[in-house]
Amino acid sequence: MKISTRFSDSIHILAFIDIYQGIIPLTSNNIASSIETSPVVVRRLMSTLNKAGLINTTHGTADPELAKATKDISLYDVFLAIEGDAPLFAIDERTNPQCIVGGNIQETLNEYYHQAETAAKAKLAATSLQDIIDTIRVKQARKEALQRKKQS
Amino acid sequence: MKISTRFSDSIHILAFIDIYQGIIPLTSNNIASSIETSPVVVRRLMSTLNKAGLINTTHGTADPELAKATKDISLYDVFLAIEGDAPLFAIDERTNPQCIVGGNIQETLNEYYHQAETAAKAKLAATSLQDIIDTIRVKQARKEALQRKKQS
DNA sequence: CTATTTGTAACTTTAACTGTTACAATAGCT
DNA sequence: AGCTATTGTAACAGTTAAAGTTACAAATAG
Repeated sequence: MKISTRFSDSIHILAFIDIYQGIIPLTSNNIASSIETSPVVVRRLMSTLNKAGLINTTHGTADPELAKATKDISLYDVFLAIEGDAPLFAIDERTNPQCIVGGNIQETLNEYYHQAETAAKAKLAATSLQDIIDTIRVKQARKEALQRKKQS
Repeated sequence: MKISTRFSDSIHILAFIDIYQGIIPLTSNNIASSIETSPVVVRRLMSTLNKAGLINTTHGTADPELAKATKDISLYDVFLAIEGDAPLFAIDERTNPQCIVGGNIQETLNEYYHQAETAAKAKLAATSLQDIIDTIRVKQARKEALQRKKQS
């Protein structure tokens, strides 16, 4: 059950690259301090995103770039890159094949779980990195407006 | 971390109760041998299902009963009983609030993840224990038919 | 050619789930 | 009443996957 924070952290990295490119150097160190994790963890994830064709990195130099436009990268693309075909619901692979239930429940649950997973993945596929960035910017603008109010 | 099969095992228990009631004694031991786990694990799950009002158990005696008709128990009812509001996608709770991305990504992902989770949960809600049992029985009948063929 | 950075391997730590042991509490039977 | 089987739970041990750490080779840029 439960998808690891790698998925969330990967979206974080992609949004960070888009928002901070040209503003600060996009080193694994700088990205790591935004996620509050270690640079190695960031490099691991970026390496995976690179191999999946979502970003372009260069060995030895900072400043990775998004390989596609933000509107053309969906959350499902990121999910696939990081988690592959990992299921959202875990099937117990060790049930008694002699039993009517134990012998058929795995295949059965697999069918229904697959339907639920597909529904969730469709939503992820319908959400782009641009949507995420837009939402982040709206929330940030709201925060800043509120803070200006307090100060006056 | 380690993925949980409690949800699947709980559906297994419910299906087992319905299919084997009156045929074999529904002890935690018998159920455990179908799931290939220990009786204590089964009792733990059954205790939770009991408290959630999905089954009725009696301390000291075997043969728990489903508290509702199989068509009136949905997979989402079971999920809620076992997992509560546990999210399917983990948000990294520790990101840098000073950063535009780190300070807004949690809320942002929460919104989009919630959409995906709701879509998945809707599918679970649309699937009843009766659907699961029907599918198990069809698969079992198919297996038995195939075996008869081999023998002749 | 030096400083910086990525990429990766190997290892440790941490968190959560699964399994085990133990035992009190309850029910049903004789 | 006493015996047996069973549930319900607590406490603990074992297992597994993720996250973090250390170390270092390989690549780039000045």
